Amino acid sequence: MTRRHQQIAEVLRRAITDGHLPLGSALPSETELAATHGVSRGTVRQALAALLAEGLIGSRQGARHIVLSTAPSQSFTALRSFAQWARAGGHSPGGRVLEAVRGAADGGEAALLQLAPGAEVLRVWRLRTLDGAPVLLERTVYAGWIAEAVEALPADCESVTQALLDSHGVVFAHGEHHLDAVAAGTADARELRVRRGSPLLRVRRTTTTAEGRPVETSDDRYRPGAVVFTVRNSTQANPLARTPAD
Amino acid sequence: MTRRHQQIAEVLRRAITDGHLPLGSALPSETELAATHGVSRGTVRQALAALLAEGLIGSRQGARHIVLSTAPSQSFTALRSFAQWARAGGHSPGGRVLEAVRGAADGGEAALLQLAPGAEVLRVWRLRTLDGAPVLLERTVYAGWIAEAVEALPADCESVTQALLDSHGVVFAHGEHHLDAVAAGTADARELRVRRGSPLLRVRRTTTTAEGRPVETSDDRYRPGAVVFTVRNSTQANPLARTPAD
DNA sequence: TAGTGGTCTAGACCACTAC
DNA sequence: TAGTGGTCTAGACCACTAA
Repeated sequence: MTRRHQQIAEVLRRAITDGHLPLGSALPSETELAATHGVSRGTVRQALAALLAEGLIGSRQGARHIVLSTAPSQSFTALRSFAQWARAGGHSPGGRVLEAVRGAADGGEAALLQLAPGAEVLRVWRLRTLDGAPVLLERTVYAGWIAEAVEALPADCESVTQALLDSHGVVFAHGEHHLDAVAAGTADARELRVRRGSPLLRVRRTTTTAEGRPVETSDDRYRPGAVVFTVRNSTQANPLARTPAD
Repeated sequence: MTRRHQQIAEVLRRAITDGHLPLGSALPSETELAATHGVSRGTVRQALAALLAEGLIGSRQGARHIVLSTAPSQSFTALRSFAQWARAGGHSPGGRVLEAVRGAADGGEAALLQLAPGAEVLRVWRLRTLDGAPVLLERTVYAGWIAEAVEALPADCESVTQALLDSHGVVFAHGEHHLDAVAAGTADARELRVRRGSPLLRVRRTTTTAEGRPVETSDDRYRPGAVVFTVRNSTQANPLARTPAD
């Protein structure tokens, strides 16, 4: 069952991406939208808040909402899951496990996964391909409580996210991502088919369930020119932060 | 004048960063918060929505809000302005203009700045330093209507953002950022004091006013190890997107 | 000055969680 | 089953924009 505010948001989203509401144009007033959709103004504002957070529209007190961007934004699922993201874009995802070993969490890993130092973890290296070409090398550390479920997956499992949801009901709900650039090491170069020292986009991330329980932390390295990360931000919604490196 | 919902959000934010509400703990119920602050539940929900968007807390229907992260997030101003970001972190920002020339917008620039192809633009190269060390090379293209104001700034102007606000009332309200990694070119290497071919974090961004009018577009390259970008996202708020490169 | 978005209230009902 | 968050309503007043 979809909620009224989600329906209204979807109608407006479609009007923007379809070009009925071109870049820079003004939306109908909140009162008008409430009348045409037969809801109260509060519900309309809930729908507009979603588009505001996506960076599609901007607002100023006293003036109507305006269209800031016409590019659709992606769902969290598409972002979190390489396979689902690839398929959503019409590409063919692939991948295989290079290595999977159990070990003891070091200090940093334990802190990120909220475990005791030395607790058992599962380390997995995965190579991801897009339309057959290697684009991403993942070095993932899973918390011990999920290790068995991960080990049970086939080596060429396309979507780990989807598999863990289906088999164990584990939902990836929140993520924190740190982006910077590094030079390709020996293993990076071999697997991604680039020269040693080539620039790679590194994304270090930690994912937790809806309850806030950390599931995995990962060091992902993208081949240059393969993938671009996009963030929209504003005075009204500010997801992106910049921090000095250690 | 600060709003009631902003005050409540600030109280909760402080309780989280101070450790009174530790990682994983539950917040008071919305009804309790409404009673203790003497406001309606709607106002409390407005405050919680802000923390939700910042990734500090998570929520599930039927369960209380929980603390997901204790790291403070930054304001848009700190993100947008290199100087203000540096000072907020206790660092000393610096910088100088390497070059500033007027020219005609090429096709890509015109599209990003919503100008007619061939319209006049101002191109500025700026080197930014943090505590004396070069960390960032900016190649910025300003729309013609703001060019004169930018040219009037001193070459060692610390905060262009602040200067344009003070002198012309131009507010940088929205931004779109694309992040990837590139190899340092000859000019990059010379100014940032790295070897040619070294990995650099590249951020291509376009900034607009609150009215949605593009002000500038820029290609920023960060020295490796100097700065890290952080994004928090979730099923409830998803600012980050990943797109295949062209 | 008329219209618009921002804020806030005081209710109501439902879906879901935790016990 | 009691409590909680998610949704929605129908008002009200204020700050701001645009003509």
